[in-house]
Amino acid sequence: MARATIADVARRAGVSKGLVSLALNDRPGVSAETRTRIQRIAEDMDWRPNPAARGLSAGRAFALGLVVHRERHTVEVDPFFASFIAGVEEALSQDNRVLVLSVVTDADTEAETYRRLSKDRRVDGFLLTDFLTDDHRVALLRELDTPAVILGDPAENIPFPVVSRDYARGVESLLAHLAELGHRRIAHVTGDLQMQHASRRRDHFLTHCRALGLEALIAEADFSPERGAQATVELLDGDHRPTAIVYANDPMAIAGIAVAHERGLNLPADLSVAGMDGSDIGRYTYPSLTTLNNDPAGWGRQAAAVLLELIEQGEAADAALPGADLIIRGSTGAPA
Amino acid sequence: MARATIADVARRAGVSKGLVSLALNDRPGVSAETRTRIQRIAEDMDWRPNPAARGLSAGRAFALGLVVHRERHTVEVDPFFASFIAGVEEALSQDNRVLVLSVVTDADTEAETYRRLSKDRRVDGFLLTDFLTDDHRVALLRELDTPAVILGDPAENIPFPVVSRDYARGVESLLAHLAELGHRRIAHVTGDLQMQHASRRRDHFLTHCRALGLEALIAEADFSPERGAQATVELLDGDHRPTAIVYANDPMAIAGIAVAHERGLNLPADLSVAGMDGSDIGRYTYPSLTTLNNDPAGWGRQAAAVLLELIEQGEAADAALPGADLIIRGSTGAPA
DNA sequence: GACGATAGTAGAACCGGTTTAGAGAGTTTG
DNA sequence: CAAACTCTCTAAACCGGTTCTACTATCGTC
Repeated sequence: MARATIADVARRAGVSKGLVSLALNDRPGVSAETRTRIQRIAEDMDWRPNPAARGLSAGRAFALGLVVHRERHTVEVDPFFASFIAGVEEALSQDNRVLVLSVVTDADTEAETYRRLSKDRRVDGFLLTDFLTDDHRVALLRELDTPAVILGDPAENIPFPVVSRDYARGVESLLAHLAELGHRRIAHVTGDLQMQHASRRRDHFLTHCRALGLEALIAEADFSPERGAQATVELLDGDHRPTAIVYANDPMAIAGIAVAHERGLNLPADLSVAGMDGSDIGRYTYPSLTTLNNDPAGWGRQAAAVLLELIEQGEAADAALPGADLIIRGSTGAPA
Repeated sequence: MARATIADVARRAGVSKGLVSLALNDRPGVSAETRTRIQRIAEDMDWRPNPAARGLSAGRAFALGLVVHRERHTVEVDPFFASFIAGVEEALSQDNRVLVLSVVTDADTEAETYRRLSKDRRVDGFLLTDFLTDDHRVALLRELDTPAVILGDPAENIPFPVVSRDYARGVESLLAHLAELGHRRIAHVTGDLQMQHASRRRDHFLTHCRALGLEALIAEADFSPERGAQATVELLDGDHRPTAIVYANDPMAIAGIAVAHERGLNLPADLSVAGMDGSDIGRYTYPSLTTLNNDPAGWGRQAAAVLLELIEQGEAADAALPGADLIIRGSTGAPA
């Protein structure tokens, strides 16, 4: 049951450990004949390198790290991560690597976790989600001299590769769709504006409202359904009540729909609503939720691929995912 | 920047590596004086054991594994895992251990992942969620001779410790609540009945309906909002339309609410609805969702603690979490 | 004062890989 | 034909811990 070691393979092949290592890692210095013989024997014995041994020798962990920072009450509501991780997995498992996941609920623990995982060599690099406009993790990871890849679209010049998706076009089609339906005053409920994708989405919203000649309202929230609901109340109570609300993510949109229902509004006639996450649960709300598609698994695959390249090659180019486009469902319609 | 090794500490203390190891692991054979001196020096040098080295020597990984199996289209909608993992984290980080997470979308990959993580010694044990009534993972992990802890309440005798939560009482209070409101015919939309907690919840439902003299209907689904919606349609179209529907989880309940709204039903007057997950998003639906509290973080903390004990001590007792109790919100009321 | 017991410590082996120096055989070169 | 060079391979060191064996000093005992 115990796995065969490289010494077992060497013994069986009648050669030294070192030669087996060279043969199995496709390194020069082994005759073609011996190499295939060793490879055949290794396969036959179901040999697989022990990651701890290899890691000790190479100073690598063969693992990627993902540290998710969520406030305690916000932890559960994010539909992004499961699919994202499934995507990461696809890029990882073929290479016998592994994902180390940590969920932390405060900033100190977050920094401590990055430190620990990096210094203990538990991971070779990090996937940085929820990137902040001025993200302290950049300095931290430079100090730790640890590779990372950023998910988002940072304004500044960042010393790590970036994986991004264009939302400008998606937001534009969403607003064009609303304008075409006859909406003239549209609100946006933002995510946590410290987060770079939240402020980007707000900027896209404002830019394209202006371009389309729409009146734009902004209500600040933080991606949580609680704040989303609260922002919705404010908008519906305000003097300039919008006929449509675009939420920075789907959970807030769902909470917004609930607020509207509570007031007896008829959706979408009295109020159109849209999200920006493309989440599956949005198919099953009432009305079903117009949103942008986001393909979290695609994010995961691509981010992991870039990070692996950075770790292996020492450098990696930025990558752009296909732009998010519009998913029209039942929650948007002509205003009454 | 490079971390101090045990040899550095030994040199600085003027003793041998071995003695440092004994001193820092609180093992006998070191004089009290020398021990504190070494400990002080180690702390001073910010020494921390290298997990790869320790793992290689001890044959352990100092990591726990969690393999989540979800169909591709169901991946995202589970509010359980993020909080669960946050709970696991609490039990782990103090001990400098780590969680290795894998999300897989088919059964073959699932088995392969357990094999790989175990044989490569990437983890020391597994947390088994979504336990099936006749779960193939039990045999697999016995074959691999790998510790595991089961989340659920299996009927059979299982060679692994079990962490369970009592839902019987919660289901009973939920049904009593509905009965008191005047409901007489109540339906249950089940989860995937292969899963042990799904069949348990159905059994509790049937038992307590009988005890309370309620007419019980069962509609089979699989925890996905899609099937939850479909089951709701069937129930509402059926000859014996219930006045209340209890869903095996919250996402299905949310989808059920949407179906009811779509038909112009007034909730809760025309139909009462309840979930069983205690999810936060249920606060922000319309109407807000009556449900059972589930405390996923508590599950995580406890399961990790039991698994660590099993790994350390070679055995661990079952653990029972506090029973789930009723959270009454707006989606249940007296039938019209 | 010789003896054994015991505490405290050094040193080496080991875990399972990778890497490097160098040995031996065969081939080219001046 | 000897020197230089290639090619293939072995042996040993190394990564950073843990653990086992054996040695030395100290102590108590008769």
